[in-house]
Amino acid sequence: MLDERKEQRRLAIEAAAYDLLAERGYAGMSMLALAKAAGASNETLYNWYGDKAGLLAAMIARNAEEVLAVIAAQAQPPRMLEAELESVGRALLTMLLGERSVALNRAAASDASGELGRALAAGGRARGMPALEAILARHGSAAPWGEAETFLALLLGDWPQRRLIGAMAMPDAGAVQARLSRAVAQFLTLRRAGAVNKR
Amino acid sequence: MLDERKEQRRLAIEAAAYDLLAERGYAGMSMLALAKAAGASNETLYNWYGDKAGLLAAMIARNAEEVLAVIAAQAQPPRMLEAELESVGRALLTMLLGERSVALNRAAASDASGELGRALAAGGRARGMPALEAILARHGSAAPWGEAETFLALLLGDWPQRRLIGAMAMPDAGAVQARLSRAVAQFLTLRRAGAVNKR
DNA sequence: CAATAACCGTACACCACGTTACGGATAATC
DNA sequence: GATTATCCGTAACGTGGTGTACGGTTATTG
Repeated sequence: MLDERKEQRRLAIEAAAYDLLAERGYAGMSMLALAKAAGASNETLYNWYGDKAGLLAAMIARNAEEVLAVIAAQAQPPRMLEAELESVGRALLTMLLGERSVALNRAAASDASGELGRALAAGGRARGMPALEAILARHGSAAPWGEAETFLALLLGDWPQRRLIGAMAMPDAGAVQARLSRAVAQFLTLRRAGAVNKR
Repeated sequence: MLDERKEQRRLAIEAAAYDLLAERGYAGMSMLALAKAAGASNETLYNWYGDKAGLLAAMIARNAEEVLAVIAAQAQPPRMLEAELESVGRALLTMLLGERSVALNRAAASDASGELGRALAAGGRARGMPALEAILARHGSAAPWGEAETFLALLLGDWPQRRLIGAMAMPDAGAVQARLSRAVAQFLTLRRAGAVNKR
């Protein structure tokens, strides 16, 4: 199969996998059911991805790339820090709380081996934090790591965890905007007070 | 079986369940394996708990009671808000990030039906927030809900989520202390600046 | 002490999944 | 066009889980 057509097939397979994860959870998403839903075969899935965890790991890697690309697209100097944080913050809220990220995180929580959790950490936080730190450093931060930590805490709060355990639906645009505005305002207040340089 | 001895048996069963959850995950914790580990029988487990999800729901309810009891024990007026937040914050960090809470949250994330997630939300946030709001109201807060939200966000950050996906071990006492001190200091800074009354 | 209730250890019926294998069909390469 | 590689749909295998049932044992109650 030509590379481009194979890539399209992969995207279709992974899209079907997200649907099944959302509907049945990690344990309930069988490779046979996925093959049927994607119009592929067992042999192809195992040939391309190795095993079930390998499929999820591939999805996690692709999702991490997409999240980083969206963050990078929103980090557009020169702009006021407030405007930049609003853009980046909205993108983070939308993607980290979205159905795909939640499905992947739930799969990681279901995986007793820890393999998926490590993959998520490697692709997510380990690469997202430096991107956010770079923005803050560009705006004069002497302790970008601490500032990034604080901003993310104020921005996300317990929403990711509540999404993960299925106790909360994706917040609507109004709730997102309210959360974003408050987080940015609170962060800037702490920053002006010199309260986020601690490590 | 006498009520007291039965209660001891339940505690032993649930302790064994926590061990198996930590080792094998929700899907891998079979009722048969649990019966063996606890020295009980399948029939007894199904008789007392109804089904597998019923067992977890019972564990979630008990854990929520224990968390609330610990929080209540730390809320001791009259004291300075800072000292009270330090006590309550340390208790929250210790219990919400502990092995048992994490095991229950992972089980909820693995449960496609959403039943366990709802149970966690009902016992955790739905009762823990009012307790924290009461403390803040007692210290003169005009918007205790917003203050409680902000304090929890600063206190916990993304630690619960990272614990949930298995990407992080339980933080040691030093890390907990550092996080706690920073969160209380930042929260009081925001409070003085009037930056946490927004809703 | 006898009768009753509850628990235990095991078996059972049913169901499902992860992964491999196979014959036939299709696509790609030479 | 022939050859080779890959994919598909299905079958098969090994393993294991959920929840119920049963005979024997133990605990509780009258």
